[in-house]
This record gives sequence, structure tokens and C-alpha cells, in this order.
Amino acid sequence: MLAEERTVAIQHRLKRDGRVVAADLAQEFAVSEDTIRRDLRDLAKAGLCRKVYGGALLVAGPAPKAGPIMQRSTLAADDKARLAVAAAGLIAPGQIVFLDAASTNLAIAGAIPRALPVTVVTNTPAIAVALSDHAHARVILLGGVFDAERGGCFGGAAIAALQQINADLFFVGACGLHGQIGVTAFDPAEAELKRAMAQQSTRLAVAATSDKIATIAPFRVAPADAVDHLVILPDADPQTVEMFQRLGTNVHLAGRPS
Amino acid sequence: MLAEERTVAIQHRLKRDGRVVAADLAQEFAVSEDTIRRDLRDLAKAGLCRKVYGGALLVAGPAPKAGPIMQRSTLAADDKARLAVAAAGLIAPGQIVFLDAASTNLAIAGAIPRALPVTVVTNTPAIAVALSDHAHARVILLGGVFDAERGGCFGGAAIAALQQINADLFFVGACGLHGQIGVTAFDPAEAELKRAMAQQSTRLAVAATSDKIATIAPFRVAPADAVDHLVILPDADPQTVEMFQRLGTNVHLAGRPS
DNA sequence: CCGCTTCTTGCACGTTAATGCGTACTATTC
DNA sequence: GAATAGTACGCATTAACGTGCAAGAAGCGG
Repeated sequence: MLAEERTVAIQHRLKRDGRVVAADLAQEFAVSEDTIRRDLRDLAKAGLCRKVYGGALLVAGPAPKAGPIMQRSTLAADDKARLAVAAAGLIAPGQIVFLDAASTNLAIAGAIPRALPVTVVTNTPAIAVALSDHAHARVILLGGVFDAERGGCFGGAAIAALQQINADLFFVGACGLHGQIGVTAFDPAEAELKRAMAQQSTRLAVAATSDKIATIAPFRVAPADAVDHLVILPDADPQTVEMFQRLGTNVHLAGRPS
Repeated sequence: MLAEERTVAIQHRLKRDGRVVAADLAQEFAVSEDTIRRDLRDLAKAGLCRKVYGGALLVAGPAPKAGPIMQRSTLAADDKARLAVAAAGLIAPGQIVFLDAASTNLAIAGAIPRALPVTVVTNTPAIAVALSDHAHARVILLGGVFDAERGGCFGGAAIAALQQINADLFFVGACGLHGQIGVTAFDPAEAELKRAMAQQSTRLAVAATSDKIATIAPFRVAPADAVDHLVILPDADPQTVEMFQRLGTNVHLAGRPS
């Protein structure tokens, strides 16, 4: 692994979780803690994080003053943006990602790092527009009759088109998320498309704002144990979170910069 | 293996993985690491990657300069808006309208009266987004691989989908418009889609800003006598306009409001 | 066909970056 | 105020780097 690559990964991690632990990083990247500390020290010197005893935290304040151009700062302004940055951190280079119609998914698209090569398959024109200026993002748009209410295309054509694609990761825009019932949606057509996407994807991720958690919508999309990754905010219902953890879901807490 | 061939392969790999390791490349292409380093150095000098210790990383996109469509559409905002209003006036209630990818067409979509019931078929996600809040506009989106440069989808899937539809009116986004040559486009894929749309539409309309008039782009879309309606600004080249009038085209002059 | 140039490649060299370890220091905890 | 965990510093080692140079291949003119 390249050194620079590692520091990028650490920044990614920082944005995703809001904090990093030196010892964990050392084990994960198979380097000594010294090296990690050096990385963190450099990042802190560049104003990209705040070094603390045992690790580092996401810098809270305004944009780092040093950066002249400072690429679009994905500094998480509000909850949804933080969630989106954390969720985007799950995407590995070169992966194929499904993003269905949801405001959270639009935020995730906006949080994809500009240097990350990725193929995004979506039924949401707004996501395609949001990714127009990502030089390394390829976008495949699922067409059909556009549902202005939900902001996406849900026809049979969209489903038929996506069934030709095998994705690595599907961020399902959840209308409801419950520890026993699983992922649910408000609309039958929406639910059908989500189910099709889930079937064509290796992994399933849910990035849920706290108001969605522990709620149930009428139409089932996927059972709780099908959720591979769950990205949540600190104030998410702990009981639901625990339930998912017991099912083997990887839970990611979108960090709050203090 | 030729040198240039190798550098192309390296770029390919960069784009795919977001990073390359010099040692791996050296082994894969059976050359010394020195040679790989030289390649990477040249690529970096050309701005195609970022050289780091041990390899190279994909460079982040150059600038967040908003989508190309947006950029173009802000140029002559007033003129374009007047043109769009006049063009939108050609749409009768209940009609089915093709709008392909063009900044003028985006403006036309925005100029469609909210009370007008219409079905818009487009390959441009930005148009779908613009029409989201039109309660009486039904939008059918043509999907496929999204071309960020042009802001639309141009694949065979888009053409196949639109060929199932018979429209009343097609606003062709013209890259060039000439009294003898007719409508032309800059891109072959773009031209092919435009031709397919023209074939599926009863009438063909061109709303052209004055800089497009009396110019020719490389790829032919439709002959001049196929244009049923021409919407222009007052300062359009009078010779070209007259030529179209002689061919039976209805010429509409976008009124100057003030 | 022969010399010439140009380009690419690999190798040898000294230089620099990155890492891990030992040691001494400092923060945190109880 | 120890005990513990984390940190800073210096140093040695390794890997990667840049440069200069020479060998070989391809192109060119005579």
C-alpha cells in the first residue's frame, strides 16, 4: 500500500466516522503506530484533523485556512451531509453502485470524492446532474416514466435495465427501517425497484437519518438481516442499532465534529 | 509491447483502480521500474495523475465549474429566456414533445407554462429535474450511459426507447443551423439520437440563438426543408431566415419584452 | 549499405523518503 | 503520585527516486 494512499484512506475514515484511533489504523494498514502518528501529525499540520491523545478527531471549525483551492470541502455541515460523507466512505475505487431515488442518496452522490473512480447506476436524474462534474464517475441512468413526486423513474423499463447490471453496493433509500421488519417503502412501485436493485447487488447499505429508524412503511423491501452496512447518526435509536449489530450488520456512526 | 501502448494501459488502470503501484506495473509489463517511473512522471506532467512515492494516484477533477450545460446556459440568459418562451408557445395542450440535450431545450422546459398538460420525452436529466414541479407535465426519461460533457444519455438504449414513441413536436438542439445544409451536430452519437427523434416526430422545431445560425457542424441531423418551425431572435442572420421562409418553415420571432 | 541521429530502455550511482525500533518524555487514570 | 498508555525524537534500514550513461532499435540521408 502506498503511503499517500494510506493518508487518503485515513482522511476518508475521519470523514466517515469523525474520529480515528491510532492503534486501530496501525493494525488495519499493517504498519506501526509510529507511522500512523506521523500521518496524523501531518494531517493535523495541514489542518485536516485535530490530533488528540490516542488518535485524531475531525476538525470542527471553518475550512482550513491554509488551503488555497481546497477542493470542495465535504465538511459535514448538517446531519444529512455528515451521513452522506460517512456513507460515501463505503465505496471502494472502481465499484458499481446503485443509488435509487432518495434525498439521502442525492447527498451521498454529492459526497463522492472527486478522485474516486466509480460507476453509479441510478433512476434519479438529479443524481446524474449532481455527478456531471465528477470526471471519474460514470453514470448510468435508468429511464422510463418520471415520477416527479419521488424524483425518479420506476417503470418496468428501469427494472429491466438494471437487471442487466450486477452492482457491488446498493444504497437503499429507506422510507422505514426497523430492527425486525427490515427496510420498507411507502410506494409499491418504489419497493419493487428497490427489491430488484437489492437482488442485483452484492451488498446492501442503508444510510438512515434518525427519523427513519424504528419506523415501518407499508411495503417491504428487504429483511433486516440482508442489510450489510448501516450508516447512522449519533442520536439513532440504540435499541434498533443493537438489533442490527446482532444480525451482523456493520454499523457506521457518522461522526460529529465537536 | 509499444511504449505508448503501455502508457495507455497505465492510464486505463489508473482510471479503473484510482491508483497504481510502480513495482506491480513493472512486473506486469515486464519492464524495469525505471521505465514505469518515467511513464508516470510524464503522465503526471500532463496532469493525468499525481505521482507519489511508490506509484501514482488519480488526480481529482480539475474544477467544480458547474455542469457544461449550466455554464453555457448562463451566457446569454436574457436572449435564451425570450427564445425559450417563444418556443414553448408552440406546444399545444396534451402534446408529446421531444427535447434532446441542449441548453436551449433546458430553457424551453423551464418556460413551459405550469398549467399546460404536456408529455416531455427527453434524454436529459436536467430537464426532468426542471419539470419536477410541473404538476401537469409528464416526463419520460430516456436512460443509458450518461454523457456528462453533453448532459444527456446517448446510448442505443435511449434510441430504442424513443422509437416506441410517436411525438407531435421535436425541439432539436442545434449545434449548427444553415439555410442549405440544415441542422447539424458536433457529435456523431448526438446526431444519431437527433435523427431518430426527428423520424419519430410529426413536426420539427428549431429554437436557435443567433450564434448558431448560418453555421455548420460536422454531423448532419436533418435537411433544411424538414424544419417546420424556426424560433429566432431579432438579430438572426436575415439571409438564412429568408431561405427557411422560402422552404415553407414557420418563422417565429422571439419578442423583445422591453 | 553505411554512418548518423533519435528514442527507448536498463543499469549504476548517489540521494531522498518512509518505516520501525529504542529511548526518553508526557498525558491520563486511578 | 505511581501505573499505564500514548508521544516525540534520533537513528538505522530499506525501498524508491533522479540522474547520467551506455546499449540497442528504429528512422533518415547519403
